[in-house]
Amino acid sequence: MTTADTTPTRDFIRQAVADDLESGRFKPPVVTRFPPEPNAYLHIGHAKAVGISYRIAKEFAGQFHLRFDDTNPTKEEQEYIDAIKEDLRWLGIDWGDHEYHASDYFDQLYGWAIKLIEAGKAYVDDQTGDQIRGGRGTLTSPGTNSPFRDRSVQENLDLFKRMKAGEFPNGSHVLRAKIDMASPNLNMRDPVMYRVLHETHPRTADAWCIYPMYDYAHGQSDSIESITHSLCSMEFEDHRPLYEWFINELGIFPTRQIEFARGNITYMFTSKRRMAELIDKGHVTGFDDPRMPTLRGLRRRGYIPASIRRFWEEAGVAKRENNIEFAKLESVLRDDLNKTAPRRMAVLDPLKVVITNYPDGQVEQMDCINNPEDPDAGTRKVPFCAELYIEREDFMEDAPKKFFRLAPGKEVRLRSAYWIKCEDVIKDDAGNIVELRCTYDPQTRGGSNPPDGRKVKGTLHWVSANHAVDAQVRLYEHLFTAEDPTTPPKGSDDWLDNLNPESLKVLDGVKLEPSLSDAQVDVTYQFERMGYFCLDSKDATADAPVFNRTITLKDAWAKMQKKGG
RNA sequence: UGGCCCAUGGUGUAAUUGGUAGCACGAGUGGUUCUGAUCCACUUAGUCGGGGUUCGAGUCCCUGUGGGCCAGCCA
Repeated sequence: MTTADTTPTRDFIRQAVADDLESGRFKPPVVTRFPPEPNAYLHIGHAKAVGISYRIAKEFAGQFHLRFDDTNPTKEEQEYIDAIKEDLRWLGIDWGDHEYHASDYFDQLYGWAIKLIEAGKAYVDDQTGDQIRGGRGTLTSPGTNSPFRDRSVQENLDLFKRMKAGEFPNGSHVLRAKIDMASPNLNMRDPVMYRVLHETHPRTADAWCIYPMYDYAHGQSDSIESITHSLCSMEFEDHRPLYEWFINELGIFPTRQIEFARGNITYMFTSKRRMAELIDKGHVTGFDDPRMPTLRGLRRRGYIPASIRRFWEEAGVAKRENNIEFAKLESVLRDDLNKTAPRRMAVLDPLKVVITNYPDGQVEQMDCINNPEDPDAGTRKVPFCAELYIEREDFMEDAPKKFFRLAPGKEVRLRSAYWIKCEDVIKDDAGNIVELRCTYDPQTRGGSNPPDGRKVKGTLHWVSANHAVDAQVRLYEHLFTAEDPTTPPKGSDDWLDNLNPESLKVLDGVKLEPSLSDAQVDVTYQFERMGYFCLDSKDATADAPVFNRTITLKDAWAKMQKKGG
């Protein structure tokens, strides 16, 4: 479909996978996985991570697994498991029947822990959290051994079994790997493997009261599933030695972990904590607010999944810190939408136009092209009569020479309809323009050029006043005015001072062409000359349609005006 | 007085693994157009500094500088 689809670039990960196949380090199939923790909604950053693993599995004719990393029941809920699956399906990710849960492996993990205890590689520590922290040392100084480090295997076995049996309260005991308290890598300073958590788990309910830590669960889960390449973000680089330590000590399938940099995007953020703050303080309506960086938010906003996928594919993968311009996302979105979005006409800020020489009471059904980029999209009928609405900004009383739209005495084309000429401007007592009187040229039906060779520069969209459907339209812009929203502006210590007060503008009394009353959720339309819009999946009703602006069209005229001052 | 990772136009990312620095976005100019959209053409601008190895270095080595990550019983 796109260049990126047919000729994937050989980034360092794909290169490594190819090398591993060639060297025989791994036999096919290549197996990858996406391991979300079910404690939050997926956001655009997750789309990068899934995309990488998913596509690599596809490109190497391998397998892709979805695995929920559900090892901490204090934070995880079934609601998120369901939401994550829904969002992934929307994104176009198909994991077949390869859905797994770290909790599926609790028995196996427990067995391996016993094995490590028996091998003298793990011990039960009775210290408090503070004591353990204190013993860990600092970045620049080594830690000290726990006083419980040299317990006998028998005693460790007994204690660990009693931990599992529920004899101890939360925080009283942990199982630790016996590695090296002086390691320069803090992850190797006797990391905690299990903690006591008397908590109901969304899947295992009350079967367990001890739960494995990420470091003890992740590598082994990968190994159990024969994941060949476990792709994760850079912050896990320091964990790789520990990941490999467990795999080596256990002598199990040696998954290779490879780290890549997360993708940052200007004007966006992905922290769950910050999302919650925005919701709590009422700056957005929820995790699915169309301004949110969540997949649900983007979906409700009208983003299409193909664009999100392609955006990340074109952005590429590397290990360095990055900050991708939001404009890149917009460019991909616009490109996809331009090719696929059905065109419609809607007048956001209506100005009444009366065509004085058009037969009274006559209605014509004009043929309008649904998508000039796609002949198969066909045409539709749009009613035309003597009373219309045009966009208020498409008329100027004192128009500069570069203004191609309507002005007193000037002629323009109404898209797919007729050419009209402005003959008169009607104002109210306050001097506001309330109506335009125009004449039309019957020889320009369908918008075609008249036989006399007259030229016209502007083409306007319009809606029949007698047939229009009223709607609310929500205009969205960046939620933040700063490229890096999380850094407070100068002189402030609150990142919320970066909020864009204009991120949402609500327009009521918008006039839609009648066909839009059949608008479908999850279809993004182009309102010609105005941008891309979609029906709001939450607030729209049959009687009161609500549309969200996904993104504007590029606007050379606005740019020119801005430059001209 | 730690460890690990990273450094290519404004942004993101390539470079046949030591052999012509390319692509995309952005920005700019012109053309086309029944969307001031799309499309087309052209222009713009880069290997962090200093050494070294080599016939040849973005690529290898040393060093400096800059940036990121790590001290949860989170993932």
